[in-house]
Amino acid sequence: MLDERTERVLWAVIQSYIENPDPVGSRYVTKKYAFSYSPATIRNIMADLEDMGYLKQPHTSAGRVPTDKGYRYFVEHIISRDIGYDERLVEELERRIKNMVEDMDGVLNEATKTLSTLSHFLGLAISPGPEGSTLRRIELVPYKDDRIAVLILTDEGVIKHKIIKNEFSLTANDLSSIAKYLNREFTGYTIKEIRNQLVKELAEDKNLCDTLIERALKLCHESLDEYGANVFITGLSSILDLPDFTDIEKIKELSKAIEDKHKMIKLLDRIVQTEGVQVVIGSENPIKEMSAMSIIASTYKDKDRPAGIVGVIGPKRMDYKAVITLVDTAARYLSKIFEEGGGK
Amino acid sequence: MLDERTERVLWAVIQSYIENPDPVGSRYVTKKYAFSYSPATIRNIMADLEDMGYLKQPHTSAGRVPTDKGYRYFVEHIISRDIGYDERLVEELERRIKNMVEDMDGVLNEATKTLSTLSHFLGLAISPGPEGSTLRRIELVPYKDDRIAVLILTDEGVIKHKIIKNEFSLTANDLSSIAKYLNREFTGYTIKEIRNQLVKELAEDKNLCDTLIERALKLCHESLDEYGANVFITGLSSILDLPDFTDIEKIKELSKAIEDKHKMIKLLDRIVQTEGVQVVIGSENPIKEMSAMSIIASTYKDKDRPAGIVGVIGPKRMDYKAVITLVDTAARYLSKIFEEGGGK
DNA sequence: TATTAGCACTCTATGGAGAGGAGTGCTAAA
DNA sequence: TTTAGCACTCCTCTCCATAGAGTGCTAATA
Repeated sequence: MLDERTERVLWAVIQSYIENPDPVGSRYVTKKYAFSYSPATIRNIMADLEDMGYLKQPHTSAGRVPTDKGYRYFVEHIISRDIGYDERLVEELERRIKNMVEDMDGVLNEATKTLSTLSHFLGLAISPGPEGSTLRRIELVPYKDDRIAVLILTDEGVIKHKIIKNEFSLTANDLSSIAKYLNREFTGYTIKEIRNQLVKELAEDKNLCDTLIERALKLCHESLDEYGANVFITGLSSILDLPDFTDIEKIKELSKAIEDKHKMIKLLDRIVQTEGVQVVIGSENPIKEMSAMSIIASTYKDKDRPAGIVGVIGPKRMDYKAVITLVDTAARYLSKIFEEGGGK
Repeated sequence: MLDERTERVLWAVIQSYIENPDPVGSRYVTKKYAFSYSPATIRNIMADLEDMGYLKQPHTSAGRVPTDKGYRYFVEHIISRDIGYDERLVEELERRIKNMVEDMDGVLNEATKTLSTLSHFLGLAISPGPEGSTLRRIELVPYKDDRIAVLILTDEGVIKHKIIKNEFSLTANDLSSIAKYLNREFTGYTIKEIRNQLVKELAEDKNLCDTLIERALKLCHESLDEYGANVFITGLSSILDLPDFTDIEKIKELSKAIEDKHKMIKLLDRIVQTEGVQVVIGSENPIKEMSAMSIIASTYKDKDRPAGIVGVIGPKRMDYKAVITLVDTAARYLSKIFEEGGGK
């Protein structure tokens, strides 16, 4: 643990570096943060901090810059003490989503935009995977020719529609019976359970003739196929205005990383394993292309079940306290919204 | 009009510049393109081309670079002669969308990805506005509490679902009657017609008591609300690899432009007024932030009606022939696909 | 013992000078 | 009409010197 004075110096360096991405010198620290010690003393302390790995010098005669470990120390303190509540975020969100009813994707999209606007970084949200949602109702509607429109409604407001081929030439009546059967059989189960069940039953019945039930199961199986989570990332242009992104290579890496949505989901699932705001600083990130960035993310709940993820991606040099507060507020707000049942 | 020799020189300069973004000198042109004239002669011709505004010099002692007018001259010749057919595009698209059924947005998304991959620029697609689609069927399904799930199916495969509040506490029976009424009344009309009709009827009936019909109309009106076109833009990271984007400011401008989807729709609607591939070169673009870019776009049809737009955005310095061919092929292919009725 | 003043040292950033080079325009000859 | 020759322009790169910021160390101080 650091003694209080050392900690204050670390804090001052980080604070200053966040405001302005120039290496911080000892003289500057004493003046700006009104230390009652001379620059020489501060220099000694900063040398200590460098030995311990909290700061480093870009080159011999430059000031100091925080390391990932330095940020980490700083962030631990914030998380254990200072998470507040961001009024503006809630107001802005209220305003934006007031006309949305049960449109979770729409709400999440607005949430990323708001997070991006308020943080000036990338706003990020992942919709709940369907696995945990509970089926409420499934509708089969004849479309045209040999097509069927399937509408899937879940308790959590996750909805999906899909058009599939009607390979068995089912009539409207057949469809209605099948829908009744499926609703009776599967309502109240989670998508995951249903999918498992389907695989099992289809395997067992493999050798039976084409009963209506088998067709129903196949239809259902096809409908639940490719029923994946959505990723929303907003704000690339605002992040480019930061002085941190003068290097084209960094921009390329970042834009590649966020274009690969699949990778993004995997990354965030890995990060957000436990409850509460999670902070990943620079090289703590398993994706090495993002080692210049930090991720602040949290899960939001949907009917008391951890559902999707919401967060902010920005440069390591960020106002962690503000962003953590922002993300925490967003996660809580979304949880509240979805608990009440959709938009408003 | 330019005489043949002059035209060949213009062609050579553009060709060379497209391969490599360095100003093109007279000596280089004679050697690389095996002209039977000396550099001095070529110099004279290039000076003429500069006087006419087809070429310009970045500075006195540099080679020449094509102007927008130069590209334009070049492009007119391509469009009137050389639009081919891009085999790879079609193969790639076939492969990607073979499992998509009636999912127009999915198809368009894959189309932009493919265009981006093959052109190395930004792939772009806009889904049809709903205005022209013909309603095929509308379904009302009770969801939970006071919510109703609405499923709208159109002839063109544009589908939408929405959850709306049930402000009138309608029962499942009411809903079924309402759906029947709406289907009887509106099937076969375009969304635009229906919307107009609704506005009219609702205005007329304003003073009547809440009949079921009025409720139906209101419900319908609410469902058609906010039923807009989607914009798909893919490939920012691949375009950043080009030597044209060493300037951060350009990247910022571009990323801002493509984030503003609303503006993008307006822009493209304006560009693509007539049939066939349209080419907008640099400053011909009304959005001045995009004056370093060219846009190649075309409409695709959906059941013989011009529907949405598909295209490529890249630097002015692009292989117009290849990209025009690519976009034209994509537009034709999409038209074919949608005519047949969805994915495959 | 902890702090501080002083100072030599290191490294970067900046800007100017000069060389090198690419390409032009012009002139005069073929 | 074409071309060779040449002077000229302007960019780019490198080198170098200088200024400035900030450090680490040493010795003095409270």
